[in-house]
Amino acid sequence: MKPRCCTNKKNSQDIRKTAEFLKIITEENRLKILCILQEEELCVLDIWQYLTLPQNLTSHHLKVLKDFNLIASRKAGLRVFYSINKKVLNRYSKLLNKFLNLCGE
Amino acid sequence: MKPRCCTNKKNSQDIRKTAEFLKIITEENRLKILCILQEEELCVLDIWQYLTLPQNLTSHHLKVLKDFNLIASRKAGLRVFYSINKKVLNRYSKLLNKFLNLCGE
DNA sequence: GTAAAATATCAATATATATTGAATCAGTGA
DNA sequence: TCACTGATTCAATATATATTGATATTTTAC
Repeated sequence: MKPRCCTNKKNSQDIRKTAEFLKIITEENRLKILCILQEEELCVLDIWQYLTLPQNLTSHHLKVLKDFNLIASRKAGLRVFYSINKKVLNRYSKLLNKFLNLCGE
Repeated sequence: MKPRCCTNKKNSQDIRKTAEFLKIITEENRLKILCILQEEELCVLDIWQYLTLPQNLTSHHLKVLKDFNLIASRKAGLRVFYSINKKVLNRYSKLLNKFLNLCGE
């Protein structure tokens, strides 16, 4: 009587996906980026200045987030504005809660 | 007009805590462990067999989870039984949702 | 007391990931 | 065209983390 998450194929796929998602948001700076983007759309310049991170490092973290589809970008002249991809974020967020909140209260 | 999570001290402490929590549960095997422990209390033997992990690696992951207080252990003869620490898990889970679910919808 | 079973620990290694610095690219305005 | 600004890319390095193998610890049964 192996537990469901070890036997059920869909369940273990979901766990893998969730773990991938977690890997993306675990990094503190990326978590912060998600957090400040929830208030408003921002360009890279704003972001690295708010977080006091090097500009290229910020760009790198943004790329990681974008590759995972958690944020979207829009070019406006010299600037690139980033915004949260709410649908995707919520989807993963729900998936995660499925595993964490099983424990009822 | 820096965003709140960059200026508000409590907020940025919470982000740090959340990131630490995420580091613990990001690892796929640990996430699985949390998952199977939600169904029932289990001993190390069960766990490593279910997950087909080496025994010592399982022990190590359990220690990481326990050091973070996400699980508790109870000795019974040769065996050590592990169980979820629901209160702590829920606390962090809520903290995380505070950052992920800000995005309404 | 000795052997076996379940678990934990430790040092060594492998692997992944973040960070840095330099170089590059793409728009903008003189 | 040229210089400037904002952003990205790339290679090199640093750092953290998972994994492995060997060893130790604890409890039980003989």
